[in-house]
Amino acid sequence: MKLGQATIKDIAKELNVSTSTVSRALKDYPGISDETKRKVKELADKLNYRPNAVALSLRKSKSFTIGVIIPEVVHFFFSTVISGVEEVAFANGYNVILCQTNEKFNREKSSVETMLSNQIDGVLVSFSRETTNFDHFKKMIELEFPIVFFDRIPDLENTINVTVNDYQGAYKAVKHLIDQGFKRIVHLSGPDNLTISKQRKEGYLDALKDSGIKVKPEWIVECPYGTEKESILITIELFKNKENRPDAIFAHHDIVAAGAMMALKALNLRIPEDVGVVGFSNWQFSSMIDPPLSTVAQPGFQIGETATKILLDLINKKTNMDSSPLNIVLDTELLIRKSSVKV
Amino acid sequence: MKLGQATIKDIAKELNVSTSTVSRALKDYPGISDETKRKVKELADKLNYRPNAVALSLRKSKSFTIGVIIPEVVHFFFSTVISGVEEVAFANGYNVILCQTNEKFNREKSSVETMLSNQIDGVLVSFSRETTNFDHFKKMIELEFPIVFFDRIPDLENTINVTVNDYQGAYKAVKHLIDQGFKRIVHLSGPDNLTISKQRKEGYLDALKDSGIKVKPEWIVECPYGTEKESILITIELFKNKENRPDAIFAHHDIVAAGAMMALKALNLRIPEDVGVVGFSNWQFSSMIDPPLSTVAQPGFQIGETATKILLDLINKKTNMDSSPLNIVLDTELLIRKSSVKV
DNA sequence: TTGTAAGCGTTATCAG
DNA sequence: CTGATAACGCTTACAA
Repeated sequence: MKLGQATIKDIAKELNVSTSTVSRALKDYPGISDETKRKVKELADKLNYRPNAVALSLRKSKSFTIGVIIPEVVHFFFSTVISGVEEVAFANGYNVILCQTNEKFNREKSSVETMLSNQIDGVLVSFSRETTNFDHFKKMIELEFPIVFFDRIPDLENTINVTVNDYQGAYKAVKHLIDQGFKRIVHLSGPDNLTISKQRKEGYLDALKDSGIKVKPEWIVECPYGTEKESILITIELFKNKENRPDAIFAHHDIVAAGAMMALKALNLRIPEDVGVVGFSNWQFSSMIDPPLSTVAQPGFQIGETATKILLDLINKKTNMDSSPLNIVLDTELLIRKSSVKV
Repeated sequence: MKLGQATIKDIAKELNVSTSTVSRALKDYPGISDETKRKVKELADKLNYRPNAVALSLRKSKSFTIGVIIPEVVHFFFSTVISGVEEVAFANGYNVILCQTNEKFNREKSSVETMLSNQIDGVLVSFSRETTNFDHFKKMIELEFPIVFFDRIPDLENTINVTVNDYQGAYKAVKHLIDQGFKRIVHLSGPDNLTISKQRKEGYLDALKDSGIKVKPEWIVECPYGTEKESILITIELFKNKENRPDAIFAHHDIVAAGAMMALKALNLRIPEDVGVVGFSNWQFSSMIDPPLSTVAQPGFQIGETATKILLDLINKKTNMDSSPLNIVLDTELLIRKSSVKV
């Protein structure tokens, strides 16, 4: 209206036919004379007719829109995921509506409400760091609302999850450090309530155990915020004592690793000669820092693609939610760069 | 329905009142008995009633949704902008629908169509690298559809734009290099059809001119793709000849700068002793590389915020499109780090 | 204080 | 081959 947007009614009036005829003509329904079809389509073209998606949604109880709830867009990993989501959604004629929670529980809850209100067809979720109560998601699941979790997955029954093999990634990373001759490997870990953090820690622990290395409790330090600054402070603290210093760091993601590297440089420790470093996630910058950072690459784009494909299948009933509590686990890849290779 | 979602009708039937009464009760309209209000609200609560946003959109011809069209989510700058957009939109009860064009013109055109079909209330656009024809946007503007361009702005009449002062940023950066004693400053420039690229180039040229430095044509090299690899190759080529080598690089963004730094290191040139480097955009990694990269910071988040505020004003008729062809230009900030400071 | 009915744009159903 | 009508969920004159 505001747009002078032509509707099916306008076309009908102009051509002296009924709206149903127009509707059918536009969709090439059988049983409409070619003549009428032609006229309708011509006029539609001329008037720049565009079907009103909102009316369609209402009519069909289907919006061709999926929602994505993530902690933060600016995290490289998440933006990669979104990119994958967008691709698949777009290819299938779906729109993507975005809500970032900024790692806030309340924001997450209200995002869920918004999404439901907006009649979206399904939702992809990676929940916030603060989230320990999953009732808002449970409600959706009970309503059989299509939902797929990725990366950060909840401790709930009957969910469909797409993750990477964090355990395996961490294991490979630490094993690699051990193979390089590092022995006192510390772990800068993530927030404890996230499965991914736990998995990475497990991988770290098992790799050490399998190599007969006994872990000291002080080797595991949580970096809940995952910022560069936090990591610098923690690293400096870790290396304060000159005796029995750690000789390698496995960080739960690259920003933390980069922070650690900055701290090490400030302490005049050489990487990797004195201290080896491996990160997680293969952030954009990781190959560009000095020395280039070894890291565990997560296929973010692929996570987005996969999760979206599954969600669309769910929406279109090709998959059934309860019939198949699904757990897709994608492989990680250890990218060995200079920061962890003894010469 | 599928969700067992309760509607106003359900409530009405259950309480033996009309739907209008329910509607009014829920919105605290005057002239509804407290008793009824209470009952309605109670039941609504119990049934987990949630207004159907789609029906509302249809009724009011307003969707409380804005669209964002950008080249790529994974670019740090754009994800920062989105973050700002999301904040303001969320705070005002608006949803954000996202389309990335992947720098493809066709994709951009179809995104515009989708958005219009979906009755979004307004749109924020940063167009693709490929876009030289602006008819699809022109159409929107002629229809008085609320649209705000940011960062990459078109050559059209009567548009509202939010940009950063690219010219000024570039000028400051190059002036700084000159002040540090660099004299043969090359510019790795962006794609020529983008205003931002032109502006940055102008800033570069003027800074040199104002300092009485004559620019050699071979000092300006276009890096249209802006990838690290492209930049490495170009830099190596630029420094091939040992005589009269450049002594500083001003790159049109940080990835390009980082690529150049990698090339310089490979050539055993020291940064900043032999070659000074300044980038653009202040990517996340820029402070973490070695040496930390001087760069021109663009307030991405603020761009997103500002553009969205203006868009919402437009939508709500607080601002008028043609009455005020607006050009908001935000300031950049030169962040001086080690890569450009002679000791 | 409450109800009736029309309408937002579209399509499915039934009837001609 | 085409038309009338109802319905999706909600709001809002207008009536009562």
